[in-house]
Amino acid sequence: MKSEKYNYKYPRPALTADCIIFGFDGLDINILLIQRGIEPFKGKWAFPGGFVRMEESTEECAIRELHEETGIKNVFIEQLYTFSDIHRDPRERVVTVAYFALVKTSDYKLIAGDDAKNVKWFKIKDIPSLAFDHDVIFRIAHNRLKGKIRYQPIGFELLDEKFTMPQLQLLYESILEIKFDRRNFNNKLMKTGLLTPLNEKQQNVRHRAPRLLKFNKKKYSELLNSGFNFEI
Amino acid sequence: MKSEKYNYKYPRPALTADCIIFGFDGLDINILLIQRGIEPFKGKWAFPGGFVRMEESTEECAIRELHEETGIKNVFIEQLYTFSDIHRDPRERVVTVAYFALVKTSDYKLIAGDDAKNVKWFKIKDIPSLAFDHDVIFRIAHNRLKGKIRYQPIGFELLDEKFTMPQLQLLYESILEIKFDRRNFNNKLMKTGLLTPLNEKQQNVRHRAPRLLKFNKKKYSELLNSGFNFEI
DNA sequence: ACAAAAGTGTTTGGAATACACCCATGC
DNA sequence: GCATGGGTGTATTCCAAACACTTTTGT
Repeated sequence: MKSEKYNYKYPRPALTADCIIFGFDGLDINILLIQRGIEPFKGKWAFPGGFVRMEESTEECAIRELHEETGIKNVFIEQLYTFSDIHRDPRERVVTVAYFALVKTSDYKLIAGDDAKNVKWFKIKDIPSLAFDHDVIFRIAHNRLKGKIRYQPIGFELLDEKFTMPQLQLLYESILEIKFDRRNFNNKLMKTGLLTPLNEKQQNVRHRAPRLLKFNKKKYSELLNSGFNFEI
Repeated sequence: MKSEKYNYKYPRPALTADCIIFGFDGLDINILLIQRGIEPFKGKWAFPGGFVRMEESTEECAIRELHEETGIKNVFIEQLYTFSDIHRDPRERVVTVAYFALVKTSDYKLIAGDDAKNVKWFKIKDIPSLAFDHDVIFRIAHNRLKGKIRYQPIGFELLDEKFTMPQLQLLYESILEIKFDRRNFNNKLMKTGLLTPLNEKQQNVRHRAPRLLKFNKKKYSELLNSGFNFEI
């Protein structure tokens, strides 16, 4: 019996899903890469991803492959773009649907899966040249992230439940690659009403301890309902 | 010899591309639909689209199918979203990459292709229930269009080379489904510098004739280069 | 005491909004 | 002359940006 047992009247491209996972470590934005253990591009770094099965959507595939290849689970991913250049995979015609997410690195322990020699967070400045067309995919994902964070308060999910204003500012500066005026940043964020100041201060800091804040989820859902206008 | 001559080790979803074409007719925004001539959903209205070939990208496929099924060519399309729900096509597993574009209806003559009984522009208010998951796709496309038009001066391409301020306002109001103050709309648009007033007036109007304008492409490319901030 | 980082408020300029009267044209 | 819709400017409000001094804490 032949091993190619799935037969179609017309040829079909293979379909994959890839995950571009941005991770904030409290200081920098990182990107999650796996080192390929098999050809093509064996030894090169790439985004986790793999072939879509018949019983799963591309989104489910992305989540499954992410888990299999890196150990990460429970991530909310969002569709980024579909890449379908004819020659993007040297083996054969492969179309990939790319997803992205933003997480905090400390929430996950990385475990390399079967097809991957290695899994690692890379600082954005230190990203090596990637397999396939993943350099292109990365640029597009990074731009999307920059756009998204200005209009949606996703930033808060990257910090601990209690966090400080300087931490939040660092996060935004790290993603957007710009600097904010500390006073204006504070004014604007406090004016949203989404941050509740606590009567606690950060511990174990070398100098004056900043106040802790928490994200006000109740206020956020109110804002969402009443036609929402968050913007940094 | 068997007709299913393309054999793969693992099963593959079929891959299609669909086109959501918005058309402005000077008064309303319309959407281009074809009436299906074959099962499934024979007789129902749907977006033009079809199966991706091995020698074309999904974008090229969308453009080709659009031409084959409606006669329309030379359209700049933009990727919208990829739909991969397992049951979105009753025949078998089909993943579709949706593209959208905004054109003026008067630029094109519609010609129904082989698989389509009929091609027609529908006013947004008059859209019938659609085949497959195309209702969902339409909602997503419409929201994307609303978002896009506020940040990119795509509106000008929908009018004649010479147009009037009231026409432009009508266009924006029609897409965004809101009303603008006539004076403020005028002030804001003129302040962009993208509109050059001509020494001509609209002809054959029942009342006071508005002045004609044209879009200043040179100014627009300057703006694009110098980090661009168009917003309505 | 000093070094490091946090906390805070005011002023200014520009953009968005609200708003009303006069003008041209066809009938 | 009247009905329809076009053309235009100003006052106000709000938001964004620029900007500096004082306070806390560890060493």
